[in-house]
Amino acid sequence: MARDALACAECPVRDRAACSALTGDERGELSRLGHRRLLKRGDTLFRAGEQETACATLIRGALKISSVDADGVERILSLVHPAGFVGEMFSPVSHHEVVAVADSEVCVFPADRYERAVAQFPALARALLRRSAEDLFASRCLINLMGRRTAIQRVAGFILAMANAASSSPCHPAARFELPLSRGDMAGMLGLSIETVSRQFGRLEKDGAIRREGARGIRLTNPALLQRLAS
Amino acid sequence: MARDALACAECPVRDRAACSALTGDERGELSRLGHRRLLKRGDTLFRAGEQETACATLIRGALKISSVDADGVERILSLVHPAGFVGEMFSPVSHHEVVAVADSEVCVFPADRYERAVAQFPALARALLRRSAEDLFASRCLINLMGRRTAIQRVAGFILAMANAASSSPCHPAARFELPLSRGDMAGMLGLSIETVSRQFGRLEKDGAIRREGARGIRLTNPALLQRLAS
DNA sequence: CGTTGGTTTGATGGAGATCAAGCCTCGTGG
DNA sequence: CCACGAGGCTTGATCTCCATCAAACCAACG
Repeated sequence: MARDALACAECPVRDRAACSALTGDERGELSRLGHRRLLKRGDTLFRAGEQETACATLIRGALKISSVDADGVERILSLVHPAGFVGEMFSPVSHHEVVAVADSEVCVFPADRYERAVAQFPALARALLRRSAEDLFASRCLINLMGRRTAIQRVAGFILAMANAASSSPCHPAARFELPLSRGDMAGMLGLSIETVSRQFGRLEKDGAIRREGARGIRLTNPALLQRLAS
Repeated sequence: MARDALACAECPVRDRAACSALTGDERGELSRLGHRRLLKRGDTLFRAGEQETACATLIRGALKISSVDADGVERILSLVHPAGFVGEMFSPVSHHEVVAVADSEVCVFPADRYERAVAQFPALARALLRRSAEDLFASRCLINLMGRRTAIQRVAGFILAMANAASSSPCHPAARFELPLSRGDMAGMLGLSIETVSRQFGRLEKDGAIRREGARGIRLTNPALLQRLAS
């Protein structure tokens, strides 16, 4: 666990994260409340049930937000991409696990202090509101993806979503990218079994929609077909 | 469609909705930007794809937020209870349908004007942020409810959630309440077929967990069992 | 009345979970 | 350097749960 003073100057998300809404001075003030932390793939940032809550902005890498039910099955509730914000500011205890799915770097703040900053800087509140609306939208897309759809639709839809997330231009998907998630994670996210996810990848490859390149690499050989299969 | 000037004075959610964070004067100013509207069960408040977006606070009744996919199947993404807020302020077009599932009353604002109000009144931004966090949490609970669970778990979990929502005390469920949704709506929400939902209700009644009283009424005869079945 | 929309119940088939092996791909240590 | 495991991934066989089709039922309402 590496900790550092914040160095906003060369932060890769300095003009996309919530804090980008602040002036230089305000940002400096905010930066003194938190610290940076490096996470290796698999490291836990927040644990469900923790008393002292915190929140964080993701600088690089990727996080998953998940809950584990009684019988130990993990359900992924959300993926967080760089510039994303995690943490439950208004809740005394945290409800979900937040774990790095890739080597990552985050900017961590104690919840109470961040809350005070939100009260102090209206622009920060508005930026978070906007981000929160996006999260809510993403969350609803996931609900859409999971409910009453066949396995092939879910997997195809998921691959498209990841391709869009991987691409720089928001609208057109990347032709070639690395999946941040393991098969098990994808299964947990889509509400399928690992085997079914694997079989759908096989089928998509056989149908010529994608090509698997290594364990994690995906090439979209026929995005239109993929789109159609996601229906 | 009935329209009225806003009358905050005797509004039933005047101290729970987002606008409750405002002072009397501020609230008066905000109220001049919007108007009230009555909705009958089944009336549409916002339609997906509408150009001029608006947002609204629910005063009484219940709304559903849903999307309809290509083949006409409706997926319910969220239920909105009184004091809840709906609308996509930051998006040029609305993505989802918002429909009343019970006779309702709302306070409607044009999105651009409301956005200006948010910028003008920092307290409003913070209140919305809090509400948005709650929505996000509810949305994630729904994801949890839908993913990789059996039909009986989903229905039992849903009934418990509705019982909690119907109860005044947030923690303990109401023993007797009316479901706001039809079987079809529940099916759309849980990702099941109408028939399966009906069968699960039948099974829960046979097992002694609930009793159906009329088409919509539910009595929890054995909440512990229900809890266990929801696992 | 008949009609209409929601609900229940039954019978059947199929999609996907589960169980069970094999199979790559690393990383570790002999 | 190769052997050896340990995870993660793939593939196959079987079985279960739920969607689908179909029909009866019920209440509200014109």
